[in-house]
Amino acid sequence: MARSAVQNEQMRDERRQAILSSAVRLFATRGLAATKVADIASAVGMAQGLLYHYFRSKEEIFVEIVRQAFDRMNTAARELERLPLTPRQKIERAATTLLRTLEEHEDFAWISVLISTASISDAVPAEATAIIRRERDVPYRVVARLARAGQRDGAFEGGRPDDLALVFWTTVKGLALHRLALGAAYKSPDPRILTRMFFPETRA
Amino acid sequence: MARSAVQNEQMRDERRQAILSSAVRLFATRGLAATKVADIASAVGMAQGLLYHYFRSKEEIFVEIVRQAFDRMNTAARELERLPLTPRQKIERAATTLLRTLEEHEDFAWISVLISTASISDAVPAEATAIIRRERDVPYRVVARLARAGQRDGAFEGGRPDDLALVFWTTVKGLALHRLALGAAYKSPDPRILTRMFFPETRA
DNA sequence: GTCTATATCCAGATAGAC
DNA sequence: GTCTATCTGGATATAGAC
Repeated sequence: MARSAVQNEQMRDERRQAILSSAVRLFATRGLAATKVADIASAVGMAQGLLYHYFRSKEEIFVEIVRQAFDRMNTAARELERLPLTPRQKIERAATTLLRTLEEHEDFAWISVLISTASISDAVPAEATAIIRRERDVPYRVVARLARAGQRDGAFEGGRPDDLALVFWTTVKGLALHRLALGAAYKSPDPRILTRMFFPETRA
Repeated sequence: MARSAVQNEQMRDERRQAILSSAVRLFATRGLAATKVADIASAVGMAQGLLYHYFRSKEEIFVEIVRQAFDRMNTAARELERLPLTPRQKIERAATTLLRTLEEHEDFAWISVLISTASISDAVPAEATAIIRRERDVPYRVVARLARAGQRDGAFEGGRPDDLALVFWTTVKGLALHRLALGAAYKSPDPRILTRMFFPETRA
């Protein structure tokens, strides 16, 4: 029956997402190699062997996490760019949203750290490395374009747009690391500390 | 003979340092679990079994790296604090030195990333975790004290000293990640982008 | 779909010759 | 001190019953 086939497909997808969601925090806190398939299975509440009905291997899970993370991040970055706001407003919104998300959703920090470490690891599936190389520049370029546009408008201070984008994103990544080190005790700093890089006249 | 005993001790130390030095970059790029003892041994040019004459286990190597890293970093931070400079000069020197070291010495980035990831990992030797918990706040507190002193002098802008210290160090950590992702192509941004968080009037 | 049991492989650590 | 050979444990992935 077509009906139950569709339902089955949906249930399968949900189960796969549950596995991915459990795997993210394990991969982020232990790394790919130190995370046992048995750990993931037990975190999601299934037998170790069953996991192989949903994914072909531990590495496939890892690749799928990386793929989805870039899908979401880069979509969000492109949508921000298209909003009817001034460059300055877009930068401020990005900083505010990112720091709030970081504080409220630990998942965001896990994924950020997972990608950060995967970016420099050579013990990661080749397909993950390929996705990272292909996608990682998108958010940097968006912020750099905003910085350039803001400087043309005279709204921003100097500094090379690429430098500003670099420091902007590396600070976010660094805060994600810190957020995981501190756990629930973490509080994001005032976003103006970040935007002040772009607008030195900003008062705190 | 006492003479050759001393020499032997020294040679042993040098050999141990060579092992640590090779292990750092492997641990940083692959993580503890994915780094094989055979990899370390071959990087330093010795047989796998011989490595156990210098260290009792792979984990002991890891702990020793963490211990030495904090020794150096925290010593440097405390020495900076004691220099006969104004708070502002100390912040500027720290930013300049860190960004230059990051660019010139890849080792510094390796160690930074190793510590960052170890800080949030629960797949790391308990002794390493203990050292990290005990030592990690030192550099943050030094910068926070400098920020507080600068604000008293009226040299710095507002912002909570703890926030400033947090963003300062997380940016450095974030840049270390970036430096490894980019390899030799990496160029540190202008240090004024960093110090501008403390002194908003700084022009680029 | 789900489980238990197991084949297979691989890496850490040790033993023992030189 | 240095090597080669090996023991041993543990983790991935598969097989096969339910």
